Amino acid sequence: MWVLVDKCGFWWINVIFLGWNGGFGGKPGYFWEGVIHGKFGSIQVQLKQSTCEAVMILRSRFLDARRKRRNFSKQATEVLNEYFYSHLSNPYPSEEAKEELAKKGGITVSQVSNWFGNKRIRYKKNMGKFQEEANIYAAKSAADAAAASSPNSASSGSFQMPNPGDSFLNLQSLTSYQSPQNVDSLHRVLHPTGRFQPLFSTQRLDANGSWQDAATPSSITSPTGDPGSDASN
DNA sequence: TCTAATGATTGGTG
DNA sequence: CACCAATCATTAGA
Repeated sequence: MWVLVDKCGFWWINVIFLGWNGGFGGKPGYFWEGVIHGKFGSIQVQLKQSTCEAVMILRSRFLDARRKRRNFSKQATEVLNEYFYSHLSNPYPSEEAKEELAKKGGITVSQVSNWFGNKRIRYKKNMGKFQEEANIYAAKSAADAAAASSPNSASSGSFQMPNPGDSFLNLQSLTSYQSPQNVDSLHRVLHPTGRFQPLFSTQRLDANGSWQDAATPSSITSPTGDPGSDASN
């Protein structure tokens, strides 16, 4: 008798054909062993292989989480977006920040990482599409900050780019720029790190290269235009 | 039912 | 190992 464990985790136990002495007149079973082995050996192997294959397929199917994707809760996306847009110049949450976000949103840390990975890519790829969202969350966090500190500081109400020379393209696609409150959001474009985050132009963070634009200026000149055409699917 | 949005996975890079 | 880019598979909205 032998036992082996294959890659499916199955225990293939073979006790059937070995050392069977009973039955036919008390003769040793060697003869029948040979016959049966010869007849069914290959079938046995085939069966085993196909079964194993099926198991592997099923396993991969059920273990593939993409097949049971759930959208995050409102709360989760809210929290994540808030962080993302209030750290637009450097949207790379630390491990602790990730844990914090995960806790607040009721998701796992790796889900937070996934989300930020996706968000960075997709934001960079098509900033125009996210302007409205950006304004909303930037305004929100700006309002929060204002409420937290001094209510009547800042917020002149005038629309001015922090560094006009730097922003070589600022959106004719102002479609989403509707309300005065949103002006507050513009105050956030100057990040404490001193790195310029043009809310309405392409990324120009050169310095250390990780969060800089991929989109060429021409690609976002048209409000509805979708240069890359998303290309997925 | 088609399509856009979106969370997760994969493969490649440094 | 974290990140990016592409892609997959599902969900939600038209």
